[in-house]
Amino acid sequence: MIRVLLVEDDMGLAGNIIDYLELEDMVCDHAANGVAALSLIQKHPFDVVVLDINLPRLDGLSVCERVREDGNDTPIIMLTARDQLENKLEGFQKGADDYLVKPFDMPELVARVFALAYRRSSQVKKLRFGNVSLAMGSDVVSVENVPIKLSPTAFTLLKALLQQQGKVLPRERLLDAVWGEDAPESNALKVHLHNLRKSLVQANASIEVKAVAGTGFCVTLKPEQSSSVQSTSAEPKSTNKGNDQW
Amino acid sequence: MIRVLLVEDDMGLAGNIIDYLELEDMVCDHAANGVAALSLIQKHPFDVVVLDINLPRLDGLSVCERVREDGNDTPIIMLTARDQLENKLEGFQKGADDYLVKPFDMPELVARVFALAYRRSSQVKKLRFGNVSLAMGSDVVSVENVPIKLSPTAFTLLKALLQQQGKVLPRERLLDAVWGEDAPESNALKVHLHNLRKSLVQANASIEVKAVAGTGFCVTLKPEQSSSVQSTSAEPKSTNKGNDQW
DNA sequence: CCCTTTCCTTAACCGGACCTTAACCCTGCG
DNA sequence: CGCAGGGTTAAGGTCCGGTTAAGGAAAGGG
Repeated sequence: MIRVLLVEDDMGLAGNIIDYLELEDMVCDHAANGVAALSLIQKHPFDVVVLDINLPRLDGLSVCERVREDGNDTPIIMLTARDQLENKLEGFQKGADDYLVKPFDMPELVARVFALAYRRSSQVKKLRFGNVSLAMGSDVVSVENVPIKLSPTAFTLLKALLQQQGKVLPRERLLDAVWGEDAPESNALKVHLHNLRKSLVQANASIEVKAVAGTGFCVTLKPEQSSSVQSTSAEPKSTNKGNDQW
Repeated sequence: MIRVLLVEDDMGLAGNIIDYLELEDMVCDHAANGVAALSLIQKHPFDVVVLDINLPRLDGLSVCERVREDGNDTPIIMLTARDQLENKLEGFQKGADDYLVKPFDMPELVARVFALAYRRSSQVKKLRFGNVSLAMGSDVVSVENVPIKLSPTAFTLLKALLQQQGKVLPRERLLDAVWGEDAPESNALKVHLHNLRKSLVQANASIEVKAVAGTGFCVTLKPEQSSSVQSTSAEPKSTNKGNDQW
């Protein structure tokens, strides 16, 4: 599911665009001025921002600039009636990812939103990271080209993580990827992550799933691969905590 | 440095584009047909591929499709004379990231290539001071390009200080940066600053955090770096105060 | 139709990272 | 000397992620 923020003060056009995007199963938020937009972008993670340039209170270019200064690299599509070259260049220079001139065809906007949101994940048929590869069509995960078995949930998690290409995926988005709107209230996510990790270790994958402070998770290459054979349970590591047994 | 592959069979236009891109310090490779392009893309990592659709031997759409099937997510800009909507949509559907209609302005092509290449390399904004750099997007602090670990609060402090570029940051603003409206009433700030300093020293950073009279704090370059090895606690400095032990 | 397997959920627990707090130390200054 | 501002240290507590095991639902095979 793609989350879009539309920033457009022409309410009629805005409604139009939103209707159209929601037909494509995108979730749309809307801001009618630059200040509101900035605050929304800073607070919530969007997949794409569709940003008009002519805005009350703070123009689109400035919004874009400020967002980039914050180190936020959310994809931004500029939307404007000006099609002069220098306008476009200015837009790109402020950190825009795309620039669409009004009037435009709705399907083109949709296509460009998709391209930015899913860039390199929607069309890509295979995800790779380290010695792990995930075939999108067949839902098969392989390590060194040897297929391994994952539970459906573990697979979904891995897919979502791999699509981020090593970037951090907020916890909330992970929940969303697996359960959609209504996530279980328990620590199910932790358990599934644990299972996924266990599977990856057993398969000798060269990647691991790392937790990032209070934000989310990401996949990384394992720092070291001591080439010793790991017989999966041979070492008396202190994995066991506080249990007297064992 | 950005590496671009240009796939274009019109040699005149190709030369033109290459000249233009190289003016921008990009390194250009060139292929004149689809098969050659595919093989190059599979062999070398490019930052961006500029791909004409009308090509001998294998058309651009097919090239794009095959690239994506391989799990290769190199950004691709489609280049074509057809500006019909359905052509564009087809391009995006095959996995293109952008679509530019001929004739186009060279600066716009350059801008779009930059946009795609930068996003890819996550070349987001960075703060630097001495040998310390702070990547705004990923919240990673590095010393000599080696990432170091900071607690969230220490990170926030460092970020706020670095944003001042060596100028003094009033104590009150620092409090605000970390806790917002309601700061703790204790000396928490002092403790966090202390931890930050400790981390910086351990990481061999060339900067330090200085206190300024009754006003605030700032970062400065360390005056001297006696190149002796610091084993973190080797020198019998009078760090210890008034304690009988030791 | 029942049994087995697989998988998901839930809860309890551990441990570490982190934040807060408070006490103490130093130096400089009136 | 006392006070103020900054620096240092250690203790306590909370929060969060990781681990484990048990119970139940769904799927599949006999």
